[in-house]
Amino acid sequence: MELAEAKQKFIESWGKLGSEWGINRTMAQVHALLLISPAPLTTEEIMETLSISRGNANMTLRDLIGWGLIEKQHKAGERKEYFYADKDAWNIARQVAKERRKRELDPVVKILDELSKVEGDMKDPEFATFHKSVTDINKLAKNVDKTIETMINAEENWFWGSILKMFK
Amino acid sequence: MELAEAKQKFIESWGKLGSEWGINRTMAQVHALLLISPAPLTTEEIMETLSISRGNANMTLRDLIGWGLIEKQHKAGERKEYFYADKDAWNIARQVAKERRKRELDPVVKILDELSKVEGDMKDPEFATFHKSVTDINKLAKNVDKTIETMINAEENWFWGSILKMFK
DNA sequence: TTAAACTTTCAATAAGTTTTGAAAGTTTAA
DNA sequence: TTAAACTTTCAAAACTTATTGAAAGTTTAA
Repeated sequence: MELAEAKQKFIESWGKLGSEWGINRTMAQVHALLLISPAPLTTEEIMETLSISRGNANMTLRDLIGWGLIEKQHKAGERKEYFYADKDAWNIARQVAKERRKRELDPVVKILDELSKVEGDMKDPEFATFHKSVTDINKLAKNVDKTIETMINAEENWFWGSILKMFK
Repeated sequence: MELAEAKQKFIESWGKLGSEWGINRTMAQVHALLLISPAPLTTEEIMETLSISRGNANMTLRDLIGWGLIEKQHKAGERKEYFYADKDAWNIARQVAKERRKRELDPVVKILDELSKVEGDMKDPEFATFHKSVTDINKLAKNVDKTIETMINAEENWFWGSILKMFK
């Protein structure tokens, strides 16, 4: 396979994976493009390469900055802004885990905590089933939360080393 | 909070979380409803409770069966089909992990394997950066894959016990 | 058989999400 | 200042995905 074709395929696949996991396709594609670019790119270059509009490029780049996945860079003597992505896969994974926890997991845990406190008669099957499911899922969510916490603070080798040891 | 209100809130939150993670809202809501129902429900009851159409209910229930999250049940002497959800949070998590791995992670790993094989000149920064990102992400994806494998075959207490030990 | 009870399908439509592009805003250099 | 270079905004349009509901299909009991 040619490098050019391979790049194309990488961008496409990353976009598809993103959209299956609730991340907008264009955002994942822009991220993919920056991941495989040795040098920072301008808005113009990104628009061109991915055939997207200026508005879309601008919004997407802002979102990616909000997710902590890319950064603006300044080149001395130039007016244009350049964008650059951290290439370290572990950092990327941590960053995504961190943001999704904050944005999505934490709010749900908050609600599950509330719902766990709802009182009722354990002899009523309606209540008993509700209570079991809610508290059970709540425990699971808290374990996930702790695992993400560990991951965020961990070195890649140590983290996977510890987890993969479980195989033996 | 009233039980009725709490149920409502649980269904809503589950639907919202689902949609943020690429699972259609209605599907997550139907699943939530069945999770807190002590007895199996009919299509009719589900349509009624969630105010959705017959067609939608039917499709969603089939999908949930495809995900291995609910089952049809037969009641002796009745024509209607009843639907029942496994209430064990660990089973649910395993099942979802298993399906998403099969549907989404595996295809991406396959492409990453291919892309890792693309050859080029390491002195060309274009190639070097592409190659680093792809192989790096590929390794990460494989670790995730192995972790899911472990999870699928594991008992809940053993799995979390092993992971949470990492904290100490 | 028949017909009632129930399930499935799918084209049309609605709802939701993303994208565009032109206009407004901002910054910089002269 | 001014105007060119560049960035941001946002209403409208395009696109994608989910939902409806009526018709077709299937199963069962008599």
